[in-house]
Amino acid sequence: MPPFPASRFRQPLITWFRRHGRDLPWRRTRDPYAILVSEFMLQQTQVATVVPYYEHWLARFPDFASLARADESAVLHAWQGLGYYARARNLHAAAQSVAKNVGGVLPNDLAKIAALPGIGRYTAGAVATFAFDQAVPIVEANIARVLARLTNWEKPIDTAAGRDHLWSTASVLLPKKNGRLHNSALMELGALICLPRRPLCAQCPVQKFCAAVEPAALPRKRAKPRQVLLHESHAFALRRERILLEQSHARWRGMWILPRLAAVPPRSPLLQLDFPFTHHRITLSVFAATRSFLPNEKQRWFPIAQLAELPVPSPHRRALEELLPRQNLCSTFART
DNA sequence: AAGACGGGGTT
DNA sequence: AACCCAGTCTT
Repeated sequence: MPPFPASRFRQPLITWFRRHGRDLPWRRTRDPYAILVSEFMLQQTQVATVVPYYEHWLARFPDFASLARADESAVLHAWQGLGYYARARNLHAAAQSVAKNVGGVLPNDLAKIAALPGIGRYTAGAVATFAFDQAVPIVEANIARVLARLTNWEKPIDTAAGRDHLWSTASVLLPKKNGRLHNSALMELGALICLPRRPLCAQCPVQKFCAAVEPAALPRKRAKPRQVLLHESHAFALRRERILLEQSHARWRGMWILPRLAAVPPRSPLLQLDFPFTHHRITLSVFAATRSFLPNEKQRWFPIAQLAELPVPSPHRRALEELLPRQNLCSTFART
């Protein structure tokens, strides 16, 4: 096989990107902190979901120092609703690590960036390329799709062999300069043209380089585990305009949820709601607390008015929004 | 290598 | 209802 004509591939890609690339907030800055925030938020989360969180976050925590000195509760609150809350804890810890550095600046060295908590191969490369314009490869969902099709890779991409193939392909395509422009363009091609279900091949600037036989069938992934059904019971305890919540030490570590019940009470729930969770489907039942309910050390009574300031995961927030208005209170509880 | 980890949007 | 998403970390 002849070597792939990387430079002839890149030229029309770049031209296309200059004309059609989106004006995204994190493309208007080269501030390493802002880029890092955007990359944490964009892990497994779509652009449209991230934009308002990103804007609010930068207003609330404008730099590494302000984030480093914030309380974890404030950090989780600003992340509330985005999911994968370990990202928020890791970003917080990364900011505290950076703030200890001389000058409080992010290192521009790939290995040092990758050593920060919550930063893997992709995010380290993304920060290096988008903040510092380094020519390093990056592979995320968009680029993975583009490269699997470009090379007609018909084996699963979410295996060691698949990942090796994608990262080495990304390296082959990489120019020696202008890493940011190249990587942005490749990613944008996946986001706007090389779509998951119905790729717009007729509009693709690099179609003549593409080896895909049936692009819509790529990339392939390993089979997912079947969905598991779970039931969880929680208490709704309201006393004198205060509600009993407990701080999670498990799934939503650090966030406040309705108190967990060890057993299902022998009465009908006030509310049931279903929410998907990874490959689980969880039915959350909320029961009125009986008079014998005794708070433990993880639990606290909160004034209803204070709820809006607490980090509460979405399923529990939905339960509260449903139950509190039923109590004939002037609830000031609202998503902020 | 496999599983855990959210939430919302799209098909 | 299944699939998708600017992935990372722990077993």
